[in-house]
Amino acid sequence: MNIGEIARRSGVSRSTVSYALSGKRPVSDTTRRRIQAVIDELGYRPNATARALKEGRTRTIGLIIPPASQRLTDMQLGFVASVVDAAGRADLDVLLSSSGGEHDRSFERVVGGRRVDGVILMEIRLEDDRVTSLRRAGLPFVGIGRTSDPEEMSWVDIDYETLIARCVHHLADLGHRGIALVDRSAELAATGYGPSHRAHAGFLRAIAERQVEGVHTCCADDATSGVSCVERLLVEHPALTAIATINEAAVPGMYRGLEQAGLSVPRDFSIAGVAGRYLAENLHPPLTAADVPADELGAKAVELLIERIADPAASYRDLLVSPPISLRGTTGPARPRH
Amino acid sequence: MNIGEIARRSGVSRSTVSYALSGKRPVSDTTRRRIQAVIDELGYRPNATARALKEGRTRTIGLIIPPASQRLTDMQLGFVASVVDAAGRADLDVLLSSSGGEHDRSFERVVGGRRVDGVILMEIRLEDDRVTSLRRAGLPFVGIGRTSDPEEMSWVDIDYETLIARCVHHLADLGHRGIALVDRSAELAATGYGPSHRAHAGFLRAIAERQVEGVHTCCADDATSGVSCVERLLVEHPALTAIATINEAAVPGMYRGLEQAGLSVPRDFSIAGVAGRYLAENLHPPLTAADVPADELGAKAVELLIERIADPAASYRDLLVSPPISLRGTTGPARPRH
DNA sequence: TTGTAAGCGTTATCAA
DNA sequence: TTGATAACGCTTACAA
Repeated sequence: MNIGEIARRSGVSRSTVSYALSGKRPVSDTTRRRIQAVIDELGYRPNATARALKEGRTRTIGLIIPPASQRLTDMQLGFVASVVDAAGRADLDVLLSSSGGEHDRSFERVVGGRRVDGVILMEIRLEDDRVTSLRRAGLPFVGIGRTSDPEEMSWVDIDYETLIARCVHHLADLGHRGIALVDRSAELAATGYGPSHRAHAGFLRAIAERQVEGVHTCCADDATSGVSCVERLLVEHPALTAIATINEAAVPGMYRGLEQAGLSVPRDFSIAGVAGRYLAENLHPPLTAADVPADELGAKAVELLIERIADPAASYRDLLVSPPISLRGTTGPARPRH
Repeated sequence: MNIGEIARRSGVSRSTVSYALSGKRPVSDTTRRRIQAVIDELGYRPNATARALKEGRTRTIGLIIPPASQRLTDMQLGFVASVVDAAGRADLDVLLSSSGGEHDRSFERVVGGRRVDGVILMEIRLEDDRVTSLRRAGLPFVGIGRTSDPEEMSWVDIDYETLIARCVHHLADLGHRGIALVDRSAELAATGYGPSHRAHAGFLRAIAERQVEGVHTCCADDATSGVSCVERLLVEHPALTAIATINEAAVPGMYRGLEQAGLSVPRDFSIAGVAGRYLAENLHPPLTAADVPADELGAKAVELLIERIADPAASYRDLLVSPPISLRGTTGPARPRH
């Protein structure tokens, strides 16, 4: 079932069928109707592959996620959902690909084979091989996150540096004098993960400004690690009364760790962080946090990518969000622990 | 940058380059090396679209998820992750598409345009229009879930009927005489969602066998609804002391609702259900549940799809899992309320 | 061992 | 208003 078959059955040429479909050339009403009747009868739909070859574009974008084996965080899931959604609204399909470790074949296939018109990259490192690949391939891309030379790409990002500093200030305002930063995993931080580095920078700046005791620690992206992380912090730092965090996946574990230590939130211990709104609202208790608008960021990433695809020579654009901290009740006045 | 350019620069014909790459015809060592040198120098990779057009297959599978706007449940996320993973291992890419409501354009594009070699369908209804579309299009597909005529398709599924019956028996064994089934959302159940219907059937059967009081209720897929659902149940059914559920997303809310009612789990109230293992283990307290092996099911779905693509005339295959219930401590001996 | 050429299903240019 | 035809980049049957 192809355009030739439709042409034959309607007694016209293939080009006429094509034009009847695209409307790029006038077609008489009678022939158009005849053609449409045949199309409806046979349920013909143009072959996307052939069209892509001819037009030189696939109408597909690639979305590069972290290795799928490790669970996506709530925020990452929010990005995926909003990208798929926004792409769909623009009649673009989304090719999902993971990268990292043994998944690099997939990335290579998608990028090298030009299966997509452009790419959205998640979980970018300060120095990121994938960015290098994409530049070399001349494929338009947009980062959810940015490298250390952010002027040379389009991106959307969260201003972790500012947000974590704000969390510290908020906690210091409440009288806290011992504050921990619970970071993402040590592997991420070690491989130059931007949010880790920038959050750390903001943390150092703020604790210096407020002259509070600050301790920085990494924690894997899951609840269990959150528990042990808190256990360790409580033992090693008796003066600690608050946590600022960018590790949303570990927060439920932190709650549990504190509870097991007999500490009540926010009476005995405060937590503030950066998290997807959905998660922050649905945690128990709801988390005082800068609510990352994953929807907006994902949609913006698609918008920027469409722009770059349309005009690869256009100047780069970006969006850095620093949403306000929503007070939800996990932060309160400091109270010394014994 | 195409195969012709490589051929020109290596002083051979295009077919020789193609054969050097595919190995489907012997190529002398010297020419092969010359070609490879040019390829390496220019970083050439064959265009996937052209290859797809020529070969008549895209090396891509479609994964149809529920509308992305509504949050994926933990189990659904597990399916997506394992499908992407398994497809990657088979050198297949995954085109993500949502269906339902305004997303049907996307489904139509993917299926009608033959952008994929086959499709994996999630959240199937007993009567499902998408299945009809796929059959009409003659596109291989596999369901994660099955319709009311499961003999006519390949699928993997969870035996909710058996599993919920087992939950009821387990609870009845513990002395519970008032047991509620907390189902997925009313919309899903109303539109003929298989798991809802089959779980309900298993529930009715088991409560009849054990002569306990059973109450069935639907609940939206989120924690907040879980809270209000439990509140309502407790008020309306004073004899209720246990819940069996297939609604994993609502479980955290159920915990909270019980806590707010002053009931402790499992001392005062028991919960057992069907849930993804990851979630069951990470809930607090960990949920006694039949652990759905999302990894295995996703991988199997990909395997069955590859099989159908290779031989569309082969007989259908399926996999129905009924994993054992893992006791984790949310079920205990019945104790009358008040 | 290598080259020539047809063809996959479209779109778009050039003619009529 | 419509048709014939080249072209997109690749694979492969057929020749040499």
